[in-house]
Amino acid sequence: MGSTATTTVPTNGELMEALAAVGAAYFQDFAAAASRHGLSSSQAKALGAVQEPVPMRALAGRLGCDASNVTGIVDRLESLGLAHREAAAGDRRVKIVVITEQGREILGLIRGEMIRTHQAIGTMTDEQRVALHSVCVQVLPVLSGRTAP
Amino acid sequence: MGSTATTTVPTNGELMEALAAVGAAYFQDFAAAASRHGLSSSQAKALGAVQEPVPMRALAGRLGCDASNVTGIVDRLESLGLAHREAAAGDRRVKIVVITEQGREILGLIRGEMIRTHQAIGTMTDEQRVALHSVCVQVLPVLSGRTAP
DNA sequence: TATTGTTATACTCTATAACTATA
DNA sequence: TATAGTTATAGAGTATAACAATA
Repeated sequence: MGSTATTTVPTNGELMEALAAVGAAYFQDFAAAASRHGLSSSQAKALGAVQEPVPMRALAGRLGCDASNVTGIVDRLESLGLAHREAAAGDRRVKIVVITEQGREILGLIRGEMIRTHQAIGTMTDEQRVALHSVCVQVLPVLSGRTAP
Repeated sequence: MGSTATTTVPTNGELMEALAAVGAAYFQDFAAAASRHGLSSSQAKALGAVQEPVPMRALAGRLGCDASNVTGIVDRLESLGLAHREAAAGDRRVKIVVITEQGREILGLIRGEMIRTHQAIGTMTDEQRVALHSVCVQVLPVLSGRTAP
């Protein structure tokens, strides 16, 4: 057979199941890499969310959790020397979370050590990479609730 | 030809970032749908993992957590009437978790109410669905550490 | 009055270690 | 001895409500 028509279009359910399995496996790889550096997945996620300085409140938004949680998470990041709080210029109520050099270093290590993810990407052809990336980019605004008006 | 060379192949980093964003958004959609039915994401994940009867120990494996946690999670599922424990035939040490009719119903509702995910899938062409599904299937064994020997 | 960050509280999830009852 | 499930414990994440400082 040539290239046509031997494939069937997956149902929504099949696609969701496949996405869920891949998402879960990706997350486990991430959590395992973070754990090797003594970080919980929430802490590592927060670290990745402060690559540029971010106010506490905005960080809560990025992490999709209540603002009260961020206090504790940043406390622990701060006690590990991976981030610190700075006063904001204009508004004295606001505190801005800034990643430290060490934090940036650890973040890079964690990402580099997601070995299963790297292996998985390694099995893809260039064509598959292009297709996957473009689907992700296309789908993300809808999936995250930022549908363009 | 028409289809060549105008696209650039994404780097591993770009692909990982895109995957992470999609995975996180998918998970939030899942957690939000579960929450609407009074379930935590762990509880909902467990519910999805017992569509067929599963021993406690095996459930821990599926959820990727320690066996001691499963006791509490199944306790709560059981108190909500969504699953129950049964004795195993051959081995009196083993308890098997079985989903109830109500549990199956709630699980179906949760999956149906992942509206952002359904919308996101709705934006895909048939070609994209086929490509995405096949990449997921291809990548999953590597990503989840079950590389064929 | 409204907002930012924090604290207090309560519940869930998590791993480790110790326990029980089976095998 | 080894395994399945539970319990005890402690730490972390989570949301809600109340609070201080600032806007």
